[in-house]
Amino acid sequence: MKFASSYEPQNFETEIYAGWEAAGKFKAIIPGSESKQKRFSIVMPPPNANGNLHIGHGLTVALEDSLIRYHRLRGENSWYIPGADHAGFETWVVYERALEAEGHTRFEYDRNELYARVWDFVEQNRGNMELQLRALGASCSWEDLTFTLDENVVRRVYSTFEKMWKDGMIYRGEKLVNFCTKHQTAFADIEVEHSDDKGHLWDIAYELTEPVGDLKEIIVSTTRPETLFGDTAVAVNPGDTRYKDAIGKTVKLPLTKREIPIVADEHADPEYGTGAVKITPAHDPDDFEVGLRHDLPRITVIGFDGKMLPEAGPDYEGLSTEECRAKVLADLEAEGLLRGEKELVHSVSHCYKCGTVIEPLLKEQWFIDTEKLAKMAISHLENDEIKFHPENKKKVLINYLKGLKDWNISRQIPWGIAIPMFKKISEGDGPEWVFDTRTNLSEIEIGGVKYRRDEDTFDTWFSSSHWPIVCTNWEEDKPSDYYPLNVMETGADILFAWVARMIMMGIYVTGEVPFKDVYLHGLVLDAHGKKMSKSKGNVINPMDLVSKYGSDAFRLGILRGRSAGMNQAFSENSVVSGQKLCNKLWNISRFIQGIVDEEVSEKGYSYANVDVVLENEGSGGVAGLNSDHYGEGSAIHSSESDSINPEQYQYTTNNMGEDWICRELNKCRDQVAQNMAEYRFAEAVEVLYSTIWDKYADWFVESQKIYKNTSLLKATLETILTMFHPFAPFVTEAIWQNLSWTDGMIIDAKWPSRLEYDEISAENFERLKAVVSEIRATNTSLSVVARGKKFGLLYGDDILVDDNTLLVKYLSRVPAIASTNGQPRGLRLALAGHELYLDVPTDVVTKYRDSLEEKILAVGRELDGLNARMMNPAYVERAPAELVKETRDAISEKEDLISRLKQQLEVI
RNA sequence: GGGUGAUUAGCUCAGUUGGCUAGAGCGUCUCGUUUACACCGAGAAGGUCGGGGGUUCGAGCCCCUCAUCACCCACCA
Repeated sequence: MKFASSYEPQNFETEIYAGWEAAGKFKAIIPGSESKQKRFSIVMPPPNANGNLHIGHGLTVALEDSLIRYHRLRGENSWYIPGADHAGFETWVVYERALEAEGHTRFEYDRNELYARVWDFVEQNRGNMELQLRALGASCSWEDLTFTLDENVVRRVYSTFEKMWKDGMIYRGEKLVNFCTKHQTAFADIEVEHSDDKGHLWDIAYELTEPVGDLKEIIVSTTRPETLFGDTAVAVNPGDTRYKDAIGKTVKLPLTKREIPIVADEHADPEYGTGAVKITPAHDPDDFEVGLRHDLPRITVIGFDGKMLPEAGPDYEGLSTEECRAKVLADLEAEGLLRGEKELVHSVSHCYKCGTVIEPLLKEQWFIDTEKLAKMAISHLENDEIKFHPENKKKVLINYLKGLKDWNISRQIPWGIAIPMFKKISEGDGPEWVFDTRTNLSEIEIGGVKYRRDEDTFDTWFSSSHWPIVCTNWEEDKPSDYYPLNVMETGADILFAWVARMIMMGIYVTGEVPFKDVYLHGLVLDAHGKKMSKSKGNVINPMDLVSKYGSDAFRLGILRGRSAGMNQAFSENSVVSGQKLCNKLWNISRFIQGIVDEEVSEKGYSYANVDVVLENEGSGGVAGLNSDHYGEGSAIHSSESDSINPEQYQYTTNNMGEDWICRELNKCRDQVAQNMAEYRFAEAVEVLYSTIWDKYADWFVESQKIYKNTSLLKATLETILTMFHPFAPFVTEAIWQNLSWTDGMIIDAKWPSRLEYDEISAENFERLKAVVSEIRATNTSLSVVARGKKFGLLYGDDILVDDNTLLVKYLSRVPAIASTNGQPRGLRLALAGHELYLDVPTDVVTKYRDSLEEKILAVGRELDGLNARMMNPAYVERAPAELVKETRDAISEKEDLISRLKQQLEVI
């Protein structure tokens, strides 16, 4: 036997994975003639090519790989497409830091050079992430790995961009963008982090050019006095009587004496402060809107470097915003125009990477008009073309799409896909901007007119919104058989950023939604339910857990207790529990292999259980016979093929326990299948856990120590290994390859068939279990009064026990078992429908009196509850008849039990 | 301000269309060398299912309400 005697995943996981990969087990068969129903496709949300996997990736792989392996077992053409993300901004930040560490800056190189340098940088680091995916067991088709900067991705992105350009959905606009002055790039609204910061609110007096009645000045409040140089109006609410007559007049802007108008706009809230607000269209998103409504000029006073521009005046030019603010306040104070200061807490935008306060700045950018895209997406969503898990996310998404703003797709980062737009730089006839894919050139010439490429790159979400399209190799003239994907599995946190955009883009490009199901997982929180973050130091590295407990244990652990869309704490205990289950399965398998080996080496020898077989005769109507020959009444079965598994197991069931385990494995199989269909991963694992441990190991394998049935042991073990394989791929494969009678690899096994069994016999075993449990429990509680002693079992008129004495004796661990021969004695067990006694001396029974009384009381309480229910006429009348009958039966059973227990008390 | 979710055992969580005594893992306690497994076996303790109200024969589940926590979106001059 080559089976290692202990379960040590570290010894085989790498080798097992290499075996799968070498044998080409992850490749999908491109169907061609196959129908779409028989395929299953899923893409991996591409991890950062430059980084390491974090715990969220661990969860992603556990979920996706379980799915793909399950569907592979179901006989579907399964394609799990891996990816790697150039992660534009993320990687850029890391690279720029490395550059700075070497004493260089980005400004020393031109864009093309920088791009090439980052490419090399990423190449160097790229292997880590892929090794880690392998360690997690991801059975993805490596040869189909898509990198977000691959030629086909760029080609597809350009083609979509061109289509949008022609459709008039792309425009160049000067808008306020969220600009990080440290990273020198703009962000999308969703990429900006908001936090409540302490700040100040200053009241500043703006003098009216001409007094209006008693009104000589208007006081405005601001948190950003340094922007006043960019003010182009003061707004008041049209309904505000205080300023009614001032509307249309002008005020003198402090420190500059420039005159700006007073406009009426709903934006001004009469309840807030003085009801008047300064308008700075170039530096505030709301003011920008006000500016549009009143056709106000936009004066930019802060530069992209965060320093004041000449527009702020010679005294302030070149100051940082903070310095400028201090000087403005001091100067206003000196002029007596500063009228108040108070502290307040307000929400401030920050760069999610460096925390720098985001400066809203005017910038010419490429925008996508999202109106049409959002509308189409909403209609497909409302048409229920995509099923969401959890369901409520669909509503959340539609809500988001309804309020979607235009999408700024320009980024000022060299690391990314160049925007294929060129601006006219020479005289001649030609449009101001032309679309051209020759982005390797910075200048091109068309019809004698020179154009220069826009230096910006695309927002990564623009390219990754094409993910399902590019990964499945979808083309206009040749749509992919794997598109739309069966499932999109990703984090709920990128529902808006990614999922929404994939849906819009998928529909826009292909006319079809990009996936049929969306499964969104929540965040993996630390053990105390807190978000993991480097600054808190509570980050858990999945690779540490894999090396400590094994990959299977990690996968089982992270799936346990997790449901769609929920942020949930990570508990290492669950990983421990997964490891224990793998260990259990390992040992079950070793034990069964031992029995098989024994049979082979001692051929002809029939396990000395001939006498057992005789004793077992007639139990549950199934005669027990060993495998050499079948007598009448022995049930010969083959597993029933329900079209998945063409091969059938040949086995017989010779006793109740065997029928019972077949029934339980069928149940397990159906429940796992249903849970997988509903994406209830944790419950699928739960069912397998209790089936393998509580049923298979604790009852079936134990009972096989008395009656051995190698054909059934083999069939059931294979069934279990196969069902468990999607969740614990390594250990099931290792066992499979260690077993002497199995061929090939479990990765391409077939989902198990139903096992045939005898229902009455299976039900009898359930009763036997109850008997054995009661014997064990009573003996244990007796040991309190009788110091660790165990008592024998006596059975009276009890067919079930009479027919299975050896099994009952072994399972219940009683030292002896015998018939009462019509002479009851000892302690009667509290089991309705059975006449069983523990052979306990009278003095011990007497000492046990208290426990007995307690038991009577407990049963009495249950009986009271049941009786109360029956006393309610409405219950009898309205509850289903079946339920009422059950209650009635339970009552008579409990009454019977109580009377017997009371009899016993009287005897004492 | 708008939205979403959560609140069940000491901890982390299940509990599907309302229906027998509300479950699991880990932890705790008692006992235990039995043909695999001490990463084990047997048994046990531990819950007024966040509070209140309602619907129903029957509510952890449905409805209303309050409380607490978390997250998302918008806004905050």
